[in-house]
Amino acid sequence: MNEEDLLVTTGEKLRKIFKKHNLKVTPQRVVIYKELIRSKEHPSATVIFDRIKRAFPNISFDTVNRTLLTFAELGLIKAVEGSGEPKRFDPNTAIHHHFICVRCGKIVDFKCDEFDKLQIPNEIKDRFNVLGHKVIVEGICDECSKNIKNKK
Amino acid sequence: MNEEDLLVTTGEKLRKIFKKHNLKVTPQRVVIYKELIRSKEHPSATVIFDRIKRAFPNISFDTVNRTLLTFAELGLIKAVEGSGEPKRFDPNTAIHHHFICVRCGKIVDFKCDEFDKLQIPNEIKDRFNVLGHKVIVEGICDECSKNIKNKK
DNA sequence: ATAAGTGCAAAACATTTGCAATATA
DNA sequence: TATATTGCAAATGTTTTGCACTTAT
Repeated sequence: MNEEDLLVTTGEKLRKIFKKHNLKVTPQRVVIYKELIRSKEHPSATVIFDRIKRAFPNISFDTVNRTLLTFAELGLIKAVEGSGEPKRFDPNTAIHHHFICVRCGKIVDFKCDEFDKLQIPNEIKDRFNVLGHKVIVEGICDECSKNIKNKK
Repeated sequence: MNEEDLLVTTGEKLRKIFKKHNLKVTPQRVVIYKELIRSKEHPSATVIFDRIKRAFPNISFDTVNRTLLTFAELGLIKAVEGSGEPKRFDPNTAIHHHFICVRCGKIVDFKCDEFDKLQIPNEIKDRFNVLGHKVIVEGICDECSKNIKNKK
């Protein structure tokens, strides 16, 4: 698929999803989405911005940042777990797992023997020096559910 | 266990670990560790700082921040996965899993049917509105391993 | 036309760094 | 006493906010 096709395809995909939410499809949004798909390393807004500003010198960092947040709200993309918040510390160094509330950021520890015993795929084990693993469960916590209901 | 006992116990634990690394046990470090253990929600340096500065008005934010980073380096505590770095975005919204290099932060996606099918424990499923899950594998990536070796 | 989106500049935070003063062992 | 640690102040970097201007529909 050449660049032109990718642009068209990307544009079409965005057009559908954006129409559903009454949002406009702007050149900036198309460029940002295209760049994010091309980048394989889960880049930050800064990284995306640096890459596209060569071809689009007028684009502002704010637009890139706000656009990515918009995409994430629509569910078009996801923020990498934990990233974007101040560094948080866990005194529990034994293996355990985390439930994270996507709304308020609350983290609840839980134990699960099944999860502790997971076999890491060879694809990863053979390529990297694996030190540990954990399961992250995402959802809405009890308090946030309550608040959402109360707001209605 | 009363406050006094906790203080003593905490002090002893720190003393052992710190002695191993030729680090000093200071009142600040004891207080910070004590507060982190008491806090169940994986607090940030700012949160810890706000809590202990009532009782220790002279303590500085830097000390709290640097101390927590020191603890993490010693393996006494852990930084919550992903926290502390700029928000990063993932265009892949389908279920998949992450290898994260603890040294350079590189994230590598991988698929694993076993992991996709994990059954979330009732303890969590019954209490929260679960939206998804993923497995985080931590380790040192190939490039970082190479660099460590080359530095010798 | 009009509502949504953009770019800019300033503000608000978080984090890091260098250094002189202080406290631990 | 010697060295590690602390507190402070300044620098850096990230994210957010308000607003006037521009653009997509």
